Amino acid sequence: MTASGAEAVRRRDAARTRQRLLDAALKRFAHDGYAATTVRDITDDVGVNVALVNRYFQSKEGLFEACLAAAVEELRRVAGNAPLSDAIRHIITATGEDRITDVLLLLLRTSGDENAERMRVGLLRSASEDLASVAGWRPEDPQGEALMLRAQLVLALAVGVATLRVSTELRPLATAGDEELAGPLREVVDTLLPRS
Amino acid sequence: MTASGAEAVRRRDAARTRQRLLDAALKRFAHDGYAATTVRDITDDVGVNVALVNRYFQSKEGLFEACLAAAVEELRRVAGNAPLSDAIRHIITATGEDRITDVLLLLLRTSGDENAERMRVGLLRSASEDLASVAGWRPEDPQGEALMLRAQLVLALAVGVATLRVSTELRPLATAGDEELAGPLREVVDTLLPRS
DNA sequence: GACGTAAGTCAACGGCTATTTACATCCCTT
DNA sequence: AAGGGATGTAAATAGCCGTTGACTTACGTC
Repeated sequence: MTASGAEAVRRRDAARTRQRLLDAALKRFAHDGYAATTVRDITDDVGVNVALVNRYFQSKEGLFEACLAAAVEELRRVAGNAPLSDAIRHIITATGEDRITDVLLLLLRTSGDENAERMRVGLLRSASEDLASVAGWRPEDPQGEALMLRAQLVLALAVGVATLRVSTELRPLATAGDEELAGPLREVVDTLLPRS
Repeated sequence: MTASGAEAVRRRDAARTRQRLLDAALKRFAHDGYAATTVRDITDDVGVNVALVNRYFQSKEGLFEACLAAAVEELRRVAGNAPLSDAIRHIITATGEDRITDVLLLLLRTSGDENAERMRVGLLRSASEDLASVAGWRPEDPQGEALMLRAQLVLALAVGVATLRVSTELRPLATAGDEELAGPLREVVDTLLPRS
């Protein structure tokens, strides 16, 4: 019992290393894509042996799916707690270092696996429905399709901004701070989803 | 001299097969990314032997760079001939089948090679400058940075739309026609770049 | 404090990849 | 029409990838 302060840092903690693998994988997959990421990249980031990926996640594919599942949870948590109009701005103006950016980028990465693909598109759909509901969209509305299209354009903008900020050094976009981005982005969001 | 109509179709034509490799590679790289694309995928698409990639382009990296060079030329040609305000709409509302979409997606794909990376960012910069100049941007304008940021947001939207349309089946965005997209997109472009 | 199990490592494997080398075939020139 | 360079093929190689099974080591339990 080495408990001094809060949590004793065990040198062997399955749940903790599993989580660290998940975090490292999410970042790698989001930044570099599935195929370009090797399991050794991920385990080297964490500092553990390669075999642990297969122990905890069965396969590289399984690890990818686990990342998507974590992304679902995280995005739902962010969109649920904050006022939605704030959530939009938060999602859109997140800096390149932000976790939300990684989650967004993960939505664009494909592994070829069917199951993962279904999760991925489901997550995108859920995100765009959350956005559309800000502007008054309701599932049964027969005229809701145009509104949904506009919500998905907002999502497309967020996705595009995240992509360009992370995968290029295109200035001023890549280095702009929230205060510079917020103005134009709000104009666009207001244009597409008026009553947010 | 088998010249009957236009061009005699020789069974061995280096320039032609080189071009076919380039076309197939551009599509593959744009859709699947660099790492996920194997040179065998590309040569199988064309129906030739794998070794030809190395013969005509030295390496897989060389082929990727050649694709970027082709994209530079093509984007410049499109942006140059048409009125620029039309070019914007054309770029943005291009369907998933369109070549411009592939070119746009290629701008987001990285191979890890430094040289290719420089070409890629240069192409993005050039594209955003073309867009910004529509709204009156001039290279020396000290206040031009805000305008450039807005132009790059338009580019980000185009990039996001292209990505979502190609790599997901998110409806209605993925299946929307030009006539449905044109309206909202024009609103956004007018908001970001007023005088186009 | 020994013991058993959980946690992590090590080393090896089969398969796939890009690349190269040597060889076959076509097509133009003279 | 015959040679020769250009065009394409076939096969082999070296390296990296994901995955696996046998092992070592730490840790909670009796």
